[in-house]
Amino acid sequence: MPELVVRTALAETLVPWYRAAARELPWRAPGFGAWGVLVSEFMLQQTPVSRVIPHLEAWLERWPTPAALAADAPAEAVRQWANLGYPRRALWLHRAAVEIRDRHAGVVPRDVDALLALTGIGDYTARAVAVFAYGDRHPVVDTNTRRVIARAVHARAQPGAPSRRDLADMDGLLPADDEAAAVMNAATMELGAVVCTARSPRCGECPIRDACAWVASGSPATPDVRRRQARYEGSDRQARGAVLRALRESGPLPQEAVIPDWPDARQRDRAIATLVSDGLIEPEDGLLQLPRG
DNA sequence: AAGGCGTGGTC
DNA sequence: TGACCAAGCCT
Repeated sequence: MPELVVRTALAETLVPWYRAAARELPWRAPGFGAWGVLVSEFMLQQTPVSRVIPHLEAWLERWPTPAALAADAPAEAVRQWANLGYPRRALWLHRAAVEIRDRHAGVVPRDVDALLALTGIGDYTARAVAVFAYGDRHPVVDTNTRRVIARAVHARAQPGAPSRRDLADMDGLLPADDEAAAVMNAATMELGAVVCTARSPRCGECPIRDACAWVASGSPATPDVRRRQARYEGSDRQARGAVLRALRESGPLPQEAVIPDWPDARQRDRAIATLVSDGLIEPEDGLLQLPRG
């Protein structure tokens, strides 16, 4: 029963390791606040910790509350987002701030279903906020957690395709106590981030190595179902990124003056059209600009 | 439900 | 060098 072995190891070995070795990250500071946690989780969606930290601090200095962000135009959020990537997260974070102001009196909700109803918040982010900001007991499952469970419990080198089963897996590993469960969620993510990594896991430094089903079975290669990322060079995504960068840095521009030297004019026009459709840019008096809201 | 969606660092 | 990877979400 690898689950019981792993559960015991998480409680007795992983959590003490985490208490001693956890990185000091801004959102782990006592009293960081639910808004700060929520903003950090938006930024951390597919973006590394090291790139997020400076942007997070600037963001919270400018907009210390959801209402402060909601009072500005979405254009300001997209511009402040700068080069963090996936700029629709900036748009969605702004929308979520408006929804928090209008539906929750400006207070980040604590209830998972209320969080899930906010724009840009899914299974991971909703539970991360409920657990790390409010201390409630929920399974928090991100890519790190999925990898740790795949190896330690299921003896696989890599996780399978994401599924609701992941939440049940993690829930079964958590202790009953709210506070202890929150720490275990964080510790599991930390282990996946710094030890049980995707490419070269540091099994020699792993606090739960003795309980790991994958190590016990000889660390075999197993079927890999991960999605391959499409090539970026020459892609529509690259064109969209170039368009948005130009509008962020040079203000409103005529369509023909946005990335005028782009090698593929049809791709440029397609990028502009999909950005408009996504609400990331808008045409106004013959000029393209960031959304004024 | 499979694919689209940025950007930069690493090996 | 190019492919992989990074605290996902939406349609």
